[in-house]
Amino acid sequence: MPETRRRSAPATRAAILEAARTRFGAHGFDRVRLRDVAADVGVDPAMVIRYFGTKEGLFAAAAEFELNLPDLTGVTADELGHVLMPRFFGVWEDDAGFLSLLRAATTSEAAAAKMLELFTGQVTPAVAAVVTDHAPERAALLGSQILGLAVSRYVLKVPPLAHMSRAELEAWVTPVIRHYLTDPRPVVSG
Amino acid sequence: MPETRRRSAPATRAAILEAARTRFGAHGFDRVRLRDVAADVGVDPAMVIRYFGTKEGLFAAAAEFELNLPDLTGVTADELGHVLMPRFFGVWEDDAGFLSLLRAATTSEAAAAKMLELFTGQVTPAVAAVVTDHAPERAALLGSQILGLAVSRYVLKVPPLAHMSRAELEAWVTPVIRHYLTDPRPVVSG
DNA sequence: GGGCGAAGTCAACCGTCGATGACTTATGCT
DNA sequence: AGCATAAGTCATCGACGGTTGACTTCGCCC
Repeated sequence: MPETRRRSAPATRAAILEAARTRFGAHGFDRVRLRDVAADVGVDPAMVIRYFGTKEGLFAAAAEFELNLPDLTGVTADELGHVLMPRFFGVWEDDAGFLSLLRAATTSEAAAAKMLELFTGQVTPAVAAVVTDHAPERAALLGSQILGLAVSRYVLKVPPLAHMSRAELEAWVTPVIRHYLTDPRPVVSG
Repeated sequence: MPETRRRSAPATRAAILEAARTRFGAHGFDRVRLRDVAADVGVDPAMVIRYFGTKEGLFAAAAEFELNLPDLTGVTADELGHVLMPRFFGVWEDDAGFLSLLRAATTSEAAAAKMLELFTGQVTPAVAAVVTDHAPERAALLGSQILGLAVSRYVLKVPPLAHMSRAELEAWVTPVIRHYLTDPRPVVSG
């Protein structure tokens, strides 16, 4: 009698999801094999299909998450960086789902659309709380800097950024956040 | 007698490369089939292998290119944005090779390494011409903003950024470039 | 104008991988 | 105990796609 203790369905489902998040986060959608995810959990590949239907279904479940941006109401211009940056680090370092989505978004229309939803559904509303005009533009510009940092630090691992302390990165980026969120819209000639 | 005019080898090779750049730029490495590239050129898939050996070989050839950053020597802090941003637009809008590389870099170690080379081999040296200290950090931070803009505008197509005029984008980003390149390194507590 | 080498085609192989469906085993209930 | 059901396995299918090698056709040069 081999020691094959049998789990509950929700437990297995959760374990598969967890393994999928990690794999997708590390290698993107196309490079991940269902067989690998199943092996991580110690389960037959058929189980993955059983619980998530298709590989796309698994990915969709793995890429589901919340940014949980802090409420910016009443935050002063100078505090913005210190309020936002810790959340930035948390999102990218603790939740592999976000990395998965970023990796997939460069290749898949569906993932790109999901990423867009984050902008319009979560970033823009959060930004709107401290901003008086052009919230979508400001949110998009801020988002572009954040996304660029994530790509550079967590995907490409550009040495100076990958090794930089959180505090130093925050210090460099804070003025940029303030600029995008609080400076008046620049005058464009022409 | 069918109209099957036969090209020279270099011409065919070049046509394949061109088609590959476009496909890779649009869909990334994994989603592109050699058969599609060959079909674009009106040629048998075997030709692609004949000229480039493997799919990786084709990609490597397609992702080869130069940033051709302008010489920043003597450029004043306020002019930096106006000197750099046109080059930014040129690189991303005219050369599909760069988009290919970006798309692939989120998924492939080899492509990521190639992207890193661009930072150390081309961005950092260019930046070093106008900077007095911490050139690698400054180059990486600047690069992160540029990369983020490219991802947002050309890959995700975040609406406000995708539609924004070059002039307006330049106006928004110029202060950020100046900050990263010319502001003193911020003081980090702790 | 005949033959040689380059340009190009064709068919097929072979590994990979997502998906399927029938089968087996454990668990919980009465 | 015994059975119904959920949990899990197993073998396999079928499509896809990179790669190969043998074959065919064009263009050129003597």
